[in-house]
Amino acid sequence: MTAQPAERGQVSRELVVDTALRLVEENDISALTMRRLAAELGTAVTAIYWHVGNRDALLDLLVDRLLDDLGVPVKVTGRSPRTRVASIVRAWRQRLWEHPHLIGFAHERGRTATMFQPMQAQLAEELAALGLTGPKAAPAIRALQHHVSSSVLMQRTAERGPTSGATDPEAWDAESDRQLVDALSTPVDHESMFDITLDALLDHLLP
Amino acid sequence: MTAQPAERGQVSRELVVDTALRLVEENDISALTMRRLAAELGTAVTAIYWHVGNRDALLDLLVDRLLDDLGVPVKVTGRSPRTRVASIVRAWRQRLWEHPHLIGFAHERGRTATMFQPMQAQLAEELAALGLTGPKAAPAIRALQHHVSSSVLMQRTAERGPTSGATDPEAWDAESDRQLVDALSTPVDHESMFDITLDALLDHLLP
DNA sequence: ACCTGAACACCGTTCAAGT
DNA sequence: ACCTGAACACCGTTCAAGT
Repeated sequence: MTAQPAERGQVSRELVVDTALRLVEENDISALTMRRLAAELGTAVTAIYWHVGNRDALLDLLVDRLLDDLGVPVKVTGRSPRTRVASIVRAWRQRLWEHPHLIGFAHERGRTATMFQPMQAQLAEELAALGLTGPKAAPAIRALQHHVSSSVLMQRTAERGPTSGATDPEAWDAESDRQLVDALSTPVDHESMFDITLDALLDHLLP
Repeated sequence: MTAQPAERGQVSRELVVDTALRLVEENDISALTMRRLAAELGTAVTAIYWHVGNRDALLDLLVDRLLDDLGVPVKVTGRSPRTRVASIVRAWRQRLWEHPHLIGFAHERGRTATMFQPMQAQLAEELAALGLTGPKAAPAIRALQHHVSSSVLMQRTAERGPTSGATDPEAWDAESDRQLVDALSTPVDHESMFDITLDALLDHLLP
């Protein structure tokens, strides 16, 4: 936030993390090189090493920072427990989608559990209202969490690539169901894909 | 297959791809550097550039090779259409899991559709047996494909990290459901996670 | 047609040296 | 306590030059 392009002299661990975060969010994780970071800070590369250790340690600090910002519970809407559960799941997907680097990041650094703990707690509360408690609630919570994180991860991986995931009609032989092939040639809508599976899960998991 | 540690003189595009594939499968995508590859081939780095263009083009060739090996339909088991559909989905998950690099690879290179076309065709056949054809079959096929690829991608990302994704009991406050927290502290079983959502999807999508 | 060596512009990291 | 410069061992890529 307080980071200017170059402000000689006043380096600190905080400022290093600030600037690193800015580099990652403005570009990509690949933009976070020790040398670019140093340039941004207006210091020698080696100054960064003094403050944070090395690149790996810096990534850990980055995840910590991101998790701090994300630890807040999400607003729950709806009257019936089912719509409330759905709103929690959708809101978390939304939130993670706004920080698209975080999810792969957290996974690789073993911080997934930390990241999802607030969501788990919110889901636990709503499931309890449905009479789903103790060991019986765990698979439901995990399946929903798995759905959120896998779908964000997928969509993110998909969008880094060039095309939409639509099938190529040429690859199908002549006897195939033409209308189906046409439908599959349409670009994938990740949003509705998410909703289909969410509905299926809610039907299957809620009493 | 025919690649020895160093065989001077006989470089070819085929051999480059063979060796690159071996490097990736034995180690990691990060092991595939032009210089290591050259060392493995016993040539100068620049010889590779003559044969394949550059690293990016080499990755495309690698995906092509992997997709060739994977284009074969999978064996379908079971009598009822539902168990047959389930067997197709499980077999594809299994197959992709055996080539854990492929899925992220294919996504980034925009080859997801090519990769999944054989699975889509197999699913289309079984769904037709259930009376699900044309545009109505497309969302079902896509949801199942999404489930396969996102779950492989997730499990892969998770396993590159250190921990199991289990929650930390410390993060929960005292009033929380103790039995639930205990259950969530247990390591995640990706296999059964996959099955839960698969069941939910089949219930929801099949007539 | 096929391959080499030198060069360029990048990486992360260490370490002795400065203030 | 904090920062620098030089150095090392890596990257991908280009290009003129060799056979």
